[in-house]
Amino acid sequence: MSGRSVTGWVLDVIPDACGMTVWFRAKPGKTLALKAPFRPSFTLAGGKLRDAGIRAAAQRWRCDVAPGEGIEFFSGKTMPAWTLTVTSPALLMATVRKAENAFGPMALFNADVAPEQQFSFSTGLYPLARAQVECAPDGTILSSRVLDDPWDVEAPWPAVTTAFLKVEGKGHPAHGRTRPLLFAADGRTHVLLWEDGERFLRDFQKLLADADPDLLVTEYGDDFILPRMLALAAMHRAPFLIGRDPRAAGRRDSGGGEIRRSRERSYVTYGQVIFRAAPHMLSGRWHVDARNSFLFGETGLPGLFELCRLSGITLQRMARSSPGTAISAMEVALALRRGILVPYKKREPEEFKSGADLVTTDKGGLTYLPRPGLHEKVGELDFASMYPSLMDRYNISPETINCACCGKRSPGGRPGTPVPEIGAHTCARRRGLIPDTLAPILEKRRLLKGRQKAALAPDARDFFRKRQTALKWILVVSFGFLGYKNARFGRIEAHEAVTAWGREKLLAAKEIAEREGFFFLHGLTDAVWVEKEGAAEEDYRELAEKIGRETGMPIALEGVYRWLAFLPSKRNPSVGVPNRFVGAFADGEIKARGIAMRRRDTPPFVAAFQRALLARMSEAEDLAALREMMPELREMEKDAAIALREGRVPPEALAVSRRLSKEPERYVANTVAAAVTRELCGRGVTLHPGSKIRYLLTGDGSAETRGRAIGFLDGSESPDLARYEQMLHEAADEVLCLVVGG
DNA sequence: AAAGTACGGGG
DNA sequence: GTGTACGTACTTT
Repeated sequence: MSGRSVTGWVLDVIPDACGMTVWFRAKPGKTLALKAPFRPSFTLAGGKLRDAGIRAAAQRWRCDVAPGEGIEFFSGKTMPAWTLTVTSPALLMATVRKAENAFGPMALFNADVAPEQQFSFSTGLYPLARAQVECAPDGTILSSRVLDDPWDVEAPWPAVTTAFLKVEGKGHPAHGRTRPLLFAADGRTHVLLWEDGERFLRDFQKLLADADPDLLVTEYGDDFILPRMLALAAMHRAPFLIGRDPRAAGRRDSGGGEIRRSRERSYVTYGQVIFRAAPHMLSGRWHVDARNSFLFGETGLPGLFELCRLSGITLQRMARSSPGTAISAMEVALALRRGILVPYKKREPEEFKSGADLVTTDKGGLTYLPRPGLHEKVGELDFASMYPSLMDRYNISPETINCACCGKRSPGGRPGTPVPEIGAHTCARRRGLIPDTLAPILEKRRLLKGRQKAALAPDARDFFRKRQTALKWILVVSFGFLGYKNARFGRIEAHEAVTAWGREKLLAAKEIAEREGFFFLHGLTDAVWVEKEGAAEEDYRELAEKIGRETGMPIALEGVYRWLAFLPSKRNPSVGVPNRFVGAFADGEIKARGIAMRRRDTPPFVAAFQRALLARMSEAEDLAALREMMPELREMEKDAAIALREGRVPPEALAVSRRLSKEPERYVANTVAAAVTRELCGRGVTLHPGSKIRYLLTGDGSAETRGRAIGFLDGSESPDLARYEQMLHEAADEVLCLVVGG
C-alpha cells in the first residue's frame, strides 16, 4: 500500500534513459508527469541462427534474451525466435544496428517499432487512453488498468484547453517583412513585438503560463516561430520555458532540454514534393503546427485523437505524420499481437532511386471518357470505401495472394478465391493481416458516420465528422501501401487484385444500371453517373440498392444533379476528360472537379469569383433556367473586372501560389515563379523543394518584372490588370462554355 | 514542337 | 519516420 490511485487519461508518452515519462491528466487543470520503467525489445529469427551465438552477442550488448518462436509473415510457418530486451529506450536504435551488423538485416524483426509504441502495445497505455494507475510517492507507475477501448465510439475524452500562436497576417512569416506575433487564449488576443527580444520572451512566457494550455496550436511554429524564439533566447542567454516539464526550469539551456526537435525534410508523395519543417515537440503540453500538419488541417483534434488511440502513435508525432504512418502502425500492432514477425525495414536512401520501375500507381481503376455535354436529373452512385472494402471482402493481403495452401498443388487441391482477369487467387483458409486490420476500421467509420448523421447539434456533428474523416484517410492510403514494394506489408500482386476487383464491380454497376433502363454517362473508379427519363431520387436509391445487393458491395446515392456538365478537354474540345465536370445537386450543393477553383495556384479572387458564379448557377432548377441566367452571369464577370480595375481587390486576393518542386538554383526555365524564387532568395529567404511561394502578377516585360513576392510588396506595385481580367474570363468560360453552345 | 513546371485526388 | 503516378494545362525555349 505504498502508492496512490489516480484515474484519468494518458496524454503523452516520452522515452528517456530510464523508461517512459507518462503525462497523465488526473483532472481538469492537473497534469502529472509519471514515470514508467520500460525496456523495449526487438527480435532475431531465422534458420541460420544459433542459440549460443545469440546469447554471446546479447551479453556483449547487455540485453536480456528470451528464446521463443514467431510466425513468418508470408508462409505462416512458425520458426525459432529470440527476443532481445535492451536496458533503456535510448539504447534501442544503437543495439538494433549492432545486431544488424552481426546477424544481417534479414534476421531482424520487430526492430523498428518506436519505444513509445512498444510501450502502448504492451501496457495498453496508448495515447488518450483512459486508465487507472497506482503510483509510488515519487510518481513511478506501479500498476495500471486500462478503462476504455480504442474501438469504443462513445468513450469519453479529456477536455483540452487550447491557445493559438501565429504571426499577424497571411502567408509564411519568413517570406515577408517582420510582423508582430499574436497569442490568443481564453477568448483574448495579445500582440507581441519581436523588437525588444528580452521583453518579448518574458511577455510570451507570462501569457503562456497564465493560460497554461494543454495544446498550443501555431501557424508556422515548427517553421518559424519556435526556432526564432529559441534563437532569441540563446542570444540573450534568457530562460525559455514553453512546455510543462518542471525539470527544465532549473536548466539554463534555453529550452533545448524541453523541446524535442527532429530534422526537417523534403519528400515526395503521390508525385508532389512536400517540405516538412523540423517538428518542435514539447513535454507536458502539445505543440501542433497547423501549417505543417496535414491531418490536423483535415481532421482537427478529434481526428488526431482518433488516430492516436488506434495506432499508439503520440499526438505530436501523429500531427506531423501522414495517414500512412497510422495505418502502418496499426498493421504492425496487429502483427505483434498475433506473434507475426514484423520484417525490419531499413532506411536506405540509395534504394529509393532504383525502384522507379516497381513504383505503385493509383492506376488500375476503371475510367471512362464522358462525352462533353450538359445533362439534367443525373444520379451519381458511389461505392463506399471501395478498395478497403474489397480487401476485407475478398481477403486480399500480401500473404493471402497466391498462397501456397490454396494453390493448384495444395494438399487436397482446395482452391482459393479466384481474382477476376489476372489469374490469381486469394487464400480461402486463413484471414490476411491487412483485411483484419481494415475490417474494424471500416466498421468504426460506419458507426461514426451514423453518429454524425444522427447528431443534432452542429458541434457534435463536426466531432463525428472529423473522426470518421480521419478513418477515411487511413483507409484511402491503406490501398497505396499494399502496392508499394518497400512497404512493410506490401505486394504488387495484392494491389493488382484490388484494382481488378474494383474494375469488375464498376463494370457490374454499369451493367445493372443499363439492364434497369438507365443510361450510363460516366464511370470513374468507384462512381457511376447515370440518367433515365423521368427518374426521381427514389428510383436512383432503388438502383443503388440493387447494385449493392448484386455486387455485395455497399454503394450509395451521392445525389441527383439538377444539372451536370461534363467539360471538354481544353486541348481538344471535342473530347471529354475523366475528371473535369461541374454540377448542382438538388439541394443546391455544387460538385466540381478539375476547374480553376479547385486548384491551389488559382488566385483567391479568381477562385472566389468562379465559386460565386457557380453558387448562382446552382439556383437554376434545370438547363432552361441555366440558359436564361447567361446575361446575369456575364454581368457578374463584368462586375468582378470592374472591382479589379477600380483597385478594390487587395494584393493578397490576387496572389498566385506555387509549390517549388526542386532547389531554387535548379530552375532552368525563366518563369515568373522562378524569378520570384530568385527575388526571395535574394532577400535572404531560405527555400526548399516543397516550399510554397506566393506572388502578385505585375505588368509585362521580362520575367523579373512580371511577378513580385507578396510578403515584400511596398505598395508601389500595380497588378497586371489585363492578365487578371483574362483569368476571370477564362474562369467564367470554363464553366459556361457548354451553356453558351446550347 | 519540345521541354519545363505544376496541379488534382479523397470529402 | 515517407512511400518517387499520370494525365492535363500552361509557359518558356
